[in-house]
Amino acid sequence: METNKRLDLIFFALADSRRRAILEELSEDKKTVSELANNFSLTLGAISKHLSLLQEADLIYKTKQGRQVFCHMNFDIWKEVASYISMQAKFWNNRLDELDGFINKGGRDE
Amino acid sequence: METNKRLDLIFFALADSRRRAILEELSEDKKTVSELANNFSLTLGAISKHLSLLQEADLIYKTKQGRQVFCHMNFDIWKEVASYISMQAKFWNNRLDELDGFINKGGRDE
DNA sequence: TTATTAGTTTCCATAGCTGGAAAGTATAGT
DNA sequence: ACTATACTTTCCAGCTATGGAAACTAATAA
Repeated sequence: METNKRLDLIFFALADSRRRAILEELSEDKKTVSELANNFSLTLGAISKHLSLLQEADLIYKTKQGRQVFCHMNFDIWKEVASYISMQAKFWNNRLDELDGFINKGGRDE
Repeated sequence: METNKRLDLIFFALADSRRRAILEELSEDKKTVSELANNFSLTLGAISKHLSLLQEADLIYKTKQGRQVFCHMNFDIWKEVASYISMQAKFWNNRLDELDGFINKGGRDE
């Protein structure tokens, strides 16, 4: 898929705090659709749509075990987000070092 | 403003390729609203709304010179985006190094 | 086979985004 | 004072996002 379209999907998926919260749960461990529905007080239908959207954006992937569907974080996709940010960064003058340092110490502000 | 709400605004603003294109223009130099309207073949009204949205997200700021309004990239906001990404990254095992390397060489894939 | 469980998809109502047109505001020019 | 320029805001129409309810599919259990 075209990069611009992929970035549209990725950023749109990230533009919702509930979906970001889902990702944070998944970054710790895989979860079934039902588990996520319970944790976020949404119907199965509603959570299923959020998950499809996250999958469209390649931020997660699913595996099936019997009736259950496990959702997993797709860690590789963050490379694409990082790439976009560094592309923006290349226009900066001396701010790239600042950003690198910031990322390398884990995003903590001083 | 609350961090979650700010991230909503930032990612939503980034979820549109036209707005990302505006940001790329502004990362090179400040531009007036009219210049941007011409470059993107939008009416002044339409572009003005995109710019307000970008300003709400703190991705740009405006300065006035007479009748003209100059739009400037707000480079500092990318720290917040980088922070979110590194927060996600802290859950990864050995993928952080990979991401760091990727960012440090400018987002090029090999 | 029949019933239950786990998800997905469809339908519908509500709400929000987007863009053009047009009206409104503020600054500059004559 | 009057006109033109540079935007912003409002109004309206069309499209999309979201969520619940209900219908539908697939896999397990009895």
